[in-house]
Amino acid sequence: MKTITIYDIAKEANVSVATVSRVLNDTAPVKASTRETINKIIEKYQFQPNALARSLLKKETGTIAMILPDITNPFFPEVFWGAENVARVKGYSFFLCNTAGNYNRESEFLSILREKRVDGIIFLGGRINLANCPPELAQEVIELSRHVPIVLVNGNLPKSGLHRIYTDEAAGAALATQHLIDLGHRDIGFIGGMDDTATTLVKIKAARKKLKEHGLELRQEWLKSGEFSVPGGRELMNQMLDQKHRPTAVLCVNDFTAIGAIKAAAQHGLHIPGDISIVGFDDTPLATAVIPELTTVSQNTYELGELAVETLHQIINGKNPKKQIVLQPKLIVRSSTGALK
Amino acid sequence: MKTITIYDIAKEANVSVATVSRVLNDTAPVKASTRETINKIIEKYQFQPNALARSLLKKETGTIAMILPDITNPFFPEVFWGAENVARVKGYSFFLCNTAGNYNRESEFLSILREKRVDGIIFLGGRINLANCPPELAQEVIELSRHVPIVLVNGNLPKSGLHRIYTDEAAGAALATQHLIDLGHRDIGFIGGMDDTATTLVKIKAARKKLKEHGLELRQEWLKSGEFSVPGGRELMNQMLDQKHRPTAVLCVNDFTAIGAIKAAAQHGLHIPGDISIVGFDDTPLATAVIPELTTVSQNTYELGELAVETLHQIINGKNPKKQIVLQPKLIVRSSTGALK
DNA sequence: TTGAAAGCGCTAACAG
DNA sequence: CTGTTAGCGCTTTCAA
Repeated sequence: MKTITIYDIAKEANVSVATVSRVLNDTAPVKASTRETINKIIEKYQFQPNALARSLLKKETGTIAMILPDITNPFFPEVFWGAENVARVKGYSFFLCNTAGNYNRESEFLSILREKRVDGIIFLGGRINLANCPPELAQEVIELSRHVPIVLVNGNLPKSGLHRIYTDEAAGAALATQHLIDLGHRDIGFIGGMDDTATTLVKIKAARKKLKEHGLELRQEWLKSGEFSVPGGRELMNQMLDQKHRPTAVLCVNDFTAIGAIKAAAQHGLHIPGDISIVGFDDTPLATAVIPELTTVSQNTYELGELAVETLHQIINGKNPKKQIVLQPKLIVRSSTGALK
Repeated sequence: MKTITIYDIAKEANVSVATVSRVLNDTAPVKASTRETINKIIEKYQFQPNALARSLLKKETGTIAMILPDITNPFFPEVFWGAENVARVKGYSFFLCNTAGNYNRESEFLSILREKRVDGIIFLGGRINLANCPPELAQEVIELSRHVPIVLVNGNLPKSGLHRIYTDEAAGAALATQHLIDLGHRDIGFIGGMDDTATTLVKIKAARKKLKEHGLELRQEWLKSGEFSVPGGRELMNQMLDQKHRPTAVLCVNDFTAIGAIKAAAQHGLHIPGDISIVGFDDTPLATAVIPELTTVSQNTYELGELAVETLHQIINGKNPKKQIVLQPKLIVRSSTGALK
């Protein structure tokens, strides 16, 4: 089936392609009658202009990409959702690139996206969340950012000068810690997260600081890092509970691990929050799906996505948006935490 | 910053663009020495060919799109994940189009995707899941499928002749029903799902049939349809439990509603599965995140995505893949169901 | 092994 | 108000 072009339309309407282009884009006055005939023919053939040709010329594709580590972690769909909603009204479509936290794959995507001439890139997780990102990996992103606008969400690349949107995770962890202290807890542990990721380290540091303010400490044997997943959380919590001395409350790196922790505690015959309090992080939809519902820290996930696109859009249009936007998290108290008995 | 092209490379290497193109694509023999100089220059400028220009010529973009109703429902990321994994090795990138179940938005996306000349489209939810899809909506998809390959996942468009990959949901519902009957339940209810969607109706019908085989019936007052969400499930379960006569077991249209149902039951002081058994559908990651873990029906979600891309890829390459692939669901027994006391 | 040249489908001066 | 024409950056005959 021959795909029809602007030339076919022009010929049938006895006009030049320029005129057809004009009615297509409403970019210059066209006599009403000719416009009408043209439109009729367009309609008749259900003609749709080839966006590739247009993009080639205009040097813009109306496409942006989101690179993220794991679309099955409910945190990310939420960000995507926020981003897509504002992108759509601005006329962008979305490439979604799922990296599985694999740096090679990130590199591949970066390269493909450049070839495909996306108008901008939103980068989450992976290398930008490393406490110490290897220079080559960082350089690759910085290099690319000279060709296509990039904004980093909840991450950073030292000295890159890239635009960033992020949650103040330290503040969030402090909030959660304070909450537990207020409930009377003095023996507080921390679970989950790989110990080379910024998101983990920042939280631990903030918790430690807050504890110190109250003359408490984060004991080494109550600090368990590992994965970000439900099984990971369960595993770590099991380790925690198999010790002679147990904490009375546990901070978790995210909701996934918190849920794992809840399950492990339940298996140990512990009642939550009667015997042990548990706090999550992110306030994903999971938080209200468990029983007991999770006390957790909300990241304004949706807004993170919105702001990322907003910022990207401004850069694309030559504006100069703020280099950094930091969102303040909120503590959401539900039923997984309670006063120390 | 001037973006550099194949011409710049050619000039600097004192060759024609054709030669550069040849080394770029390894499409014809090039003298080793010239190849080397060219590669060196490419390297030097970090040159990457413009995919738009290539696509315009070759009439293929290496891009496929997934249209789905709700990326925050964990069922869909799982499908996406499966699809993307096989797409990536075949050299495709992915547009993700989130429609929020809005038919207008579906139409918009359809139109945009055609303009952008995607190589194929995977369609989930929305209009293809309607028990009675309005002809205009169906026609639009059928029309488009003459220009770009489309495969429908877990849905259908009557008389469209489109390729389909789907789970045998009726079989799944029968499995779940049989399971409850085997546990001794005779008073079985059904919760959730809009009553104009095929996915809901098919399950209800299958449950009813299975019950009938055992001389049982699905009582009208134990059949509650509404939404697919957690709050929806909770609301419907509340209605269910506020009645004088309660069922001893409840089938849910998906995991979301099942979780809502569990929460409602817990609020009513009911123990699960001691007082009431609950079965979900889809086996999303949520199923193992709740306590008690959900007995549910697995859809092989990941495989659904893989097969969709596989099929699309074949169509794109002029092969003739099977028109329909149906996957058999599996019952996953966990802790939310138990024998009737 | 290489180059010249003709497009792919569209937009945007420029000229009328 | 409308047409001519020169590209956008690449691939691919066809000749050499």
